[in-house]
Amino acid sequence: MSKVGIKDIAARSGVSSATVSRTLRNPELVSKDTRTRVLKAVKETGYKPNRFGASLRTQKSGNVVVVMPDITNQVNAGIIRAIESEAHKAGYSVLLGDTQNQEEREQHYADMVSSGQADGILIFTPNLPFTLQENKPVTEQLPPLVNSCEEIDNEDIYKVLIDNKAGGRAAVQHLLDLGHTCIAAVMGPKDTPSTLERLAGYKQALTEANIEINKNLIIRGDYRTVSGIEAMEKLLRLRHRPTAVFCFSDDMAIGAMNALREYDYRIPEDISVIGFDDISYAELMYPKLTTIRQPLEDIGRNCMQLLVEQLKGNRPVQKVIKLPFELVVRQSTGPVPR
Amino acid sequence: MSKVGIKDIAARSGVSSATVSRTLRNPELVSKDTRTRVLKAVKETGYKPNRFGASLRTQKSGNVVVVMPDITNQVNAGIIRAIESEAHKAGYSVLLGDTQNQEEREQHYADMVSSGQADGILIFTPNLPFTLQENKPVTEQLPPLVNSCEEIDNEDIYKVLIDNKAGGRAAVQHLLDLGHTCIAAVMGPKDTPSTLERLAGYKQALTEANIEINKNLIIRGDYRTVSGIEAMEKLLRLRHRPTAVFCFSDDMAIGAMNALREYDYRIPEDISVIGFDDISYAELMYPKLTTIRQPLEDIGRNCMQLLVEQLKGNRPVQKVIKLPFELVVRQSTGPVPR
DNA sequence: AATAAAAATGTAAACGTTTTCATTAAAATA
DNA sequence: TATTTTAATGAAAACGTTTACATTTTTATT
Repeated sequence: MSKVGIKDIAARSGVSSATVSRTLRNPELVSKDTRTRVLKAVKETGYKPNRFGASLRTQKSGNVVVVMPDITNQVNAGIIRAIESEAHKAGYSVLLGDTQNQEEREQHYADMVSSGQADGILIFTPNLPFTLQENKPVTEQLPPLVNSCEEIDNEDIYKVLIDNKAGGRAAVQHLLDLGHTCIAAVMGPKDTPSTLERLAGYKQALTEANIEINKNLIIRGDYRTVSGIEAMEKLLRLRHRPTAVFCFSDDMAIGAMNALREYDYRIPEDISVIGFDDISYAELMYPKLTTIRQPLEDIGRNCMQLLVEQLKGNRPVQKVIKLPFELVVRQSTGPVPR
Repeated sequence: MSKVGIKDIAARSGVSSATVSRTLRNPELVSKDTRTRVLKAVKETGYKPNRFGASLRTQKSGNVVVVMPDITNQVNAGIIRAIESEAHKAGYSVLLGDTQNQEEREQHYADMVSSGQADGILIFTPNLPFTLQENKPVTEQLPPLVNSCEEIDNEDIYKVLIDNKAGGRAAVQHLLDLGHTCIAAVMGPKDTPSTLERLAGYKQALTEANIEINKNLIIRGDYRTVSGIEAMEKLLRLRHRPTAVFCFSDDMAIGAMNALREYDYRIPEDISVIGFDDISYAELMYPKLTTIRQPLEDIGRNCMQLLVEQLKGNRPVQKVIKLPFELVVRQSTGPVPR
């Protein structure tokens, strides 16, 4: 590892450190002659400006931090890719914080902003890892910040969301349209906003169709595959089995389908399954999974764009960007049996 | 955003900034009395030490950067999760660099080490984004670094690998054992070390079984699903269709299976498919995918541990850690037809 | 009670940049 | 040629910490 600093370059090329800095940051301020001389020295030595020195002076890190519960999740992975790409365009690097659902880590990554290690933050969990004082306006107390996917309970922060309630309703409506009346729901993790919203949509659709809500048909999951398997097993034990299952994530839907196959049920002839997300594997399943598509790419892009606006010092008036979901009908749902 | 610095805390609690720093970094050096006083001030103000100030002084960032071609890939995602977890244990934060296969980005993330923004680097691409001088020993010129998955062509750097050649051979041997003799291969991206190794294993197994290599049965892919679909379509057009296909990634195998289903082939009755990786979706497919398992968790953990050793200033003598793969036989492979 | 040893704290330098302001060199104008 | 304007450069301060060293306070030892 080289320990060459700006002064070495300055000495090597016979100029002051100020000129070296200018050559690198604002080349137009430096004569062509010295510029080539300095760049030559830089190239020869492999000099890379120390970020801490620079950042300490400028108070800018050039980083944004993304706080997500789990990167292995295809939904999150899809979003992060768009974020990365957009950040890169804007000249920012992405620090990726996988919290693994631990609050301590969430805090840790938030601290990166407080400590100046990142200039802004994207939060995909429902908690705001900053303490707010009552007497001051929220916007003044927070760093550039955008919240998405799991809505934080605060009206003043920037958000990119889809209408989870309407999405849940659309999923159930699709099943109702196929003639189903005994429709189960496999929820996500307890108390997460997205799950509560989707559940509300589920209930609304049923209520509108004059179907009574049956608690036995509502199972708690955690968005992951195994919980889908377990939920399905529970449902199959019921005296009045559902003819259709709405899983609040594709991963759980995939788990549910595997459970059904395990016990020799046919999909969708015996039981229909609908998911939520439209991850890339959804259409690679057999049968191909019917689902509610979240525009992952759009979500990521909009998040980053909204953050970049704030990083530029602007305060966009529109606090919330709502993106459209889409019902994608494939093969895992069909008419009610008999 | 608070602009409170160490001096403010010092003033607020009636001590010097040195004592504040000690309270935070080495509490045992400070009397209980002042400690509580300082911590109170810290809590009240929400003070977070500025990382740049600290890092500038200590020359340590507490970060490691991970350079990967694509996070959405389940293999990479699985590895990164283990890395994250292990890094956290060792007190490091992970900067995640998704290069999207662009060399420029690779360089960008490598520069984070050169510029001090990260203390070490994990590289999952086959390129070394540092220029080496011939006359000096390699180890002295590189930062703490570990390479994995795609082997860099340099004997002196630390690596965590699996035996891709043996893995490829094992996959084909499994098919041979089932009686197949007409076995296709769907390769990964051109010239990547992992693909070349797996191909060598494929050829070795066939040669050992006295089966001639048939160029028509070797198709180029890129590890992604669509390339698996396309490859399978090409293979199905051949006059002498293969009875088994070895895909160098699970994603391609999944694509291949979808193509087969599209054209009404039965798996494995008509054509067997074997993958490589054992991503979580492999066993959720129908039929469940037979594959060569990479120990993703182990890879990630070992990478980070090897890096942490270097970060501690040690130079482990063992340069290469080889981890075992495992043949996981499921339902997508079966005896040769007829 | 006097001294030595240990603990707690403070002073100030150092880390590597960027940037304001001042200065010098070059070009344009009279 | 003398003067003004512009371009190029340098000197030095500032960013917010940590830590070596010096100093003061407390505790232990004689």
